[in-house]
Amino acid sequence: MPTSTIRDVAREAGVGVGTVSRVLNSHPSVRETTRRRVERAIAALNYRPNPIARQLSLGRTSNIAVVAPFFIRPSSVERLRGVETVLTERKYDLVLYNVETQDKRDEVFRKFPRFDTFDGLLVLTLAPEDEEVARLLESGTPVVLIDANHPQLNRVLIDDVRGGYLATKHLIELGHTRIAYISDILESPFRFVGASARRFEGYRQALAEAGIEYRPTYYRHDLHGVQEAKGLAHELLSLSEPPTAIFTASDTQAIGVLRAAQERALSVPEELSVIGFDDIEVAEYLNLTTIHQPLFTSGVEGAELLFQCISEQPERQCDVLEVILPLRLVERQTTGPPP
Amino acid sequence: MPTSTIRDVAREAGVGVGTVSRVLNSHPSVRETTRRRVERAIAALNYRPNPIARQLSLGRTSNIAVVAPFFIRPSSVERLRGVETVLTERKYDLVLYNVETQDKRDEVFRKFPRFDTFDGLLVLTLAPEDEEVARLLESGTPVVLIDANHPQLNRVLIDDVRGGYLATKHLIELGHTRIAYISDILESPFRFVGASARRFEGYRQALAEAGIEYRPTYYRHDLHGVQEAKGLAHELLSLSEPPTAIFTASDTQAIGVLRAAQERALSVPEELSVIGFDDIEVAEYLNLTTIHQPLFTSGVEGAELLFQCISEQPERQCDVLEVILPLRLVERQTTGPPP
DNA sequence: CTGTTAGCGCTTTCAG
DNA sequence: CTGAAAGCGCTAACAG
Repeated sequence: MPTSTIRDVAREAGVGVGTVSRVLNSHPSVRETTRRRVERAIAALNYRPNPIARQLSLGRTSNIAVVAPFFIRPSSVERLRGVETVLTERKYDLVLYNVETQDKRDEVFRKFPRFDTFDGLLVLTLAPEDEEVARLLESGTPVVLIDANHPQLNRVLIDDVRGGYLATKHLIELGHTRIAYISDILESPFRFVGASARRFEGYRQALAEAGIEYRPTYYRHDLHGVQEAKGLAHELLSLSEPPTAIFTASDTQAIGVLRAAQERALSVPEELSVIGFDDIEVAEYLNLTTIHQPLFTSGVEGAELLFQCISEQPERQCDVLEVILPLRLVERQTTGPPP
Repeated sequence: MPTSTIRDVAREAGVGVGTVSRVLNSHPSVRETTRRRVERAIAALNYRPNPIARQLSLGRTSNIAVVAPFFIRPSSVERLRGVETVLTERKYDLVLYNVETQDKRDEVFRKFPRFDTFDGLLVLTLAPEDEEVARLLESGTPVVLIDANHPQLNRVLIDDVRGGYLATKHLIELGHTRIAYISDILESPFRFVGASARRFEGYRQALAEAGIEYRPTYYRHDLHGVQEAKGLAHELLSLSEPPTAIFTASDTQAIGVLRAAQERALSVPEELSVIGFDDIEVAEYLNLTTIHQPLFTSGVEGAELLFQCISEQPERQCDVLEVILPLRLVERQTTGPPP
């Protein structure tokens, strides 16, 4: 069945294409009777407007591009879901770019300065380089970063330093002094925002404040992942003076620590306290104490912010906005006083 | 900066737009020197072709729509990742439609018969109704179902009956006879494919084969979710003659059962065996025995199948294909002999 | 090899 | 109120 066009409808209804277009866009100035006639023709031909043609003509697409590194990560998925909620509500489509390699990352950022395909761009957990930002800015496309930072771009963030501080403080208050920190690699090839590095800073602040000396041996890092974190935990627990508590830069890594403890038959929290970061869904199932960050909300806020920019006058650059989301300690059952 | 068009480039290079188009599409018949000239003009103007215009002209979009119910579910995410891998490799974009309500579901299927925006459609875990299928078929758009079934549509599936059988058989071989089954609601409002129902069938087959009588009390269902499954498990474990083993229709639900056991201080697998279904990532962390299904692979196969259809002659309807993926028991540490 | 031209399907002046 | 016509930016067929 050859899909019909606006011209077919016009012919069928005995009107001009302009009129059909007007009823399609519910333009007020169409006589009721003509409107009816057109509507009947539309129904008869089972006509649907071609969005691509419309986009070309309008210069708008109703598409938002979302680039997410490792969207498989539970935290990214939660954020995405927040984004999706808002886009759906606004009748926008979500075009997803997953980034798992440096190549893909570069390709994506190279692609974006050409922006006819999208009305806006949302970037999760990935900070573009200055040069890329320059091109983005120049292209005039609305951009919002979620969980990533750049002074010239709108962004929604959390206070990672404070998060690290909160987690460590919690352990200190329980009486721990031998507190380790496991993170992913601070300087990742993807130019991640370095959340782990900032959480590390909070960790050190809390330590310093309590007069506990920082021990470099207690700080370990590796690629992000359960296995890797498990390995690091084993290293720590094999030390002659092992930590009594471990703070990890993410819940996923905390799971690795929990597994290591299990493998060594160490009971948690009696013999080892573990605190994560993020509060992803499994954290609850595992009774993991963690720092909760509003993941879903970050997606919602980011998308809202983006639409705010989109609706601004195209001329007036909308001011660069920064939204900081609140953090909260969620005490479950993996932390307790030291043995 | 007013984005430049192909005409600007043509003028700058002193050639016709046709020639520019040809170098853009690396058409062989362009003299090396002209090509160079055009390329210089492109660079000078920092020109990028407008994909929308290209799409309109070509009648192709390089977009694939993916509709996924609850893409938050770990199993959907894994599948999506498989899909994404293939699309990226083929330089297609992925437009994601999340479906969490009946309304959204209907809207999405209503939207799709108009298919200029996408070159193909991938549907996860959602079986369209006959009427919807008819419209889809009529529109001539290539469609592939993943983890869903419809006789007239291409699909990649697993043998759920066999999966249910395998899980139950495993428990029986361990010596269990009091085996319960927890599933989500068989007739969901989303017209899910009823995987749980088929797994239930396998469960009953295995029971029958072993001469174990089916007890209706041992079959419980509720909405899909950890909390719900936990509730059902508590019900089962409160019976005067509680089951010694529980098979759940998904790993997520098995997590709920595990939590219930934990709350009752029942040790697993000594006092209670638990087996799930899917083998999502956390299953490993939880040492959950489960039926592994190739989630990532299902996405890959589905996408490949879709491209196969797309590349067929548009005229010749490609034959309806069914791909059945293999299942495998993964024995970890939540199943053992009955007490 | 390369310019020119006619669309792709829709929106939007601009007359009437 | 409504029809005709001029694009949106690109591709492809057709002459040279």
